[in-house]
Amino acid sequence: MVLVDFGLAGNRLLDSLPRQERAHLLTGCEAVDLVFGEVLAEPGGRISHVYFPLNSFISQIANLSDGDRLEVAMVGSEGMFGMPLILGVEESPLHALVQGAGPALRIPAAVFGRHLARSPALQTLLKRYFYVLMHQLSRMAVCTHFHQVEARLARWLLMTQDRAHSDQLHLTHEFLAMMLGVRRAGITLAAKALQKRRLIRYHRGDITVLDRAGLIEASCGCYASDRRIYRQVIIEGEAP
Amino acid sequence: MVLVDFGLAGNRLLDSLPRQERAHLLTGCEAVDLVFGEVLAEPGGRISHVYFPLNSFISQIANLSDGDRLEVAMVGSEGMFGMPLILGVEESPLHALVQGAGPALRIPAAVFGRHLARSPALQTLLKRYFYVLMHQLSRMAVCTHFHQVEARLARWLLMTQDRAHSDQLHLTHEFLAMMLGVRRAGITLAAKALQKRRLIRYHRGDITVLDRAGLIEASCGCYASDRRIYRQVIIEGEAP
DNA sequence: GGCGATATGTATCCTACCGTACAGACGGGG
DNA sequence: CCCCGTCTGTACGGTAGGATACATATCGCC
Repeated sequence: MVLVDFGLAGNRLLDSLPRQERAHLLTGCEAVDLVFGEVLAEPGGRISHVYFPLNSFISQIANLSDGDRLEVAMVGSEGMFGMPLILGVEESPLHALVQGAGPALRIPAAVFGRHLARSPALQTLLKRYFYVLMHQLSRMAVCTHFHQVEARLARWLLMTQDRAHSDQLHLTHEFLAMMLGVRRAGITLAAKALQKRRLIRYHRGDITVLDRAGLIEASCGCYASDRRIYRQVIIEGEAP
Repeated sequence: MVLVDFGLAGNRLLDSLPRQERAHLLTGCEAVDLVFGEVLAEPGGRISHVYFPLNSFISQIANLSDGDRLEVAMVGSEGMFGMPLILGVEESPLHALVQGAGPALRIPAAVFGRHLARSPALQTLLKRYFYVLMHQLSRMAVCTHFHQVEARLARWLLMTQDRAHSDQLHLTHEFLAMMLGVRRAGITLAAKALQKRRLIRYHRGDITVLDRAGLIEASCGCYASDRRIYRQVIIEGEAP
């Protein structure tokens, strides 16, 4: 991948920065390819780099000591991994797993810290993004509790599709079950239902989104809600 | 209530500040009595004041448009209400409801902003507290999904007891049902079970915690986990 | 001391999902 | 082309909790 020092970077946050600030931050960045299954942080572990995914994406998973786990946040080209650094904490509270392989930009934590300290625009932007994350986290708590597997699966597929920038996803039922905190068999049922409604098609780990609008219809309102908040705070909030 | 400009304020965050900084911040504060049921913020509404509860406490509730709601965070004398201001956002993502009446200190959002800008110690402390909140929010998502009503109720009572600084709580089953996102009858069953185990006693809205250790035993690990994180980050992290 | 409001106990049927188990289907490597 | 690992379909009993309904208990008030 070639790094272009002017123009857009392909990450929504970076691209929201004033051109000069973006260019400056990019000088500290390194292009990497994230590979599926790579662990970027363990809960309680140190955050060594900040990542700005381009076509890749990262799942953030909360692990309970008894083995219960649940994906609570997803980071793609709309976001950034390493938010605790904004708070002056170098530790990740969550498990961070590369879930969609692809390119990303990364920058060492210390370098990032220096950029952050000197760029009010970056501070403002990332604080806004933090607000969005808070919003999404609390919504996730409610959604996971009240909504049914089929709707949650639909939501999850939409979120993933957005971040993968592709209609083709590579995910087994087993994996989806882990993300949503349900049985594998539960995913099979829900996925079959979505397939029967011709919203998706899948075959041994390859899922194709056929009808995006229909999938939104089948999902709980949480998908639309998350997007609305992001839009309001990050995009429309750019120049308030 | 008399405001003492030196010595401890009775709020864990304020009391973690260097003496001078605390005294300075307190000059902008006003002592108020929060009354049960008072709404300090609506989702999407403006945050007019920052609150530091003393013996009072505040529930933060996520509301979905379809009526589903769930308490996702609780603020007592260990915390502060108005965190989005740290992020430069003057809007509350959650419904904030006074759930335990009692004294609190409050400070207008604008005044708070000025103090914050001038006090690195305050910034550091509140950013750490933010980290704790993030941690607790993600834990809440997992807990709510996986753990049973009885354990969640036990956890909730413990959290409330800590913040009320009292063994006597005033809560109806109806109210608890709303907080935990379950039916009122579900709370009746769980509460009866806890009472039969002699961990609590209750009577028409008055709940007494009889056996704190037993209640911890009956709760899911999430109670202990939340406290551990708070201790690590806020208390031990004071002078890292 | 009776009345109405509020709080709690209990019952019934219902649904979504769990735990487990196993069988079939597919695909890649030998 | 066959075998084995992986992925998916399906089944079965079990359970937590939902929706609804109604009965009972207790308090404060008149």
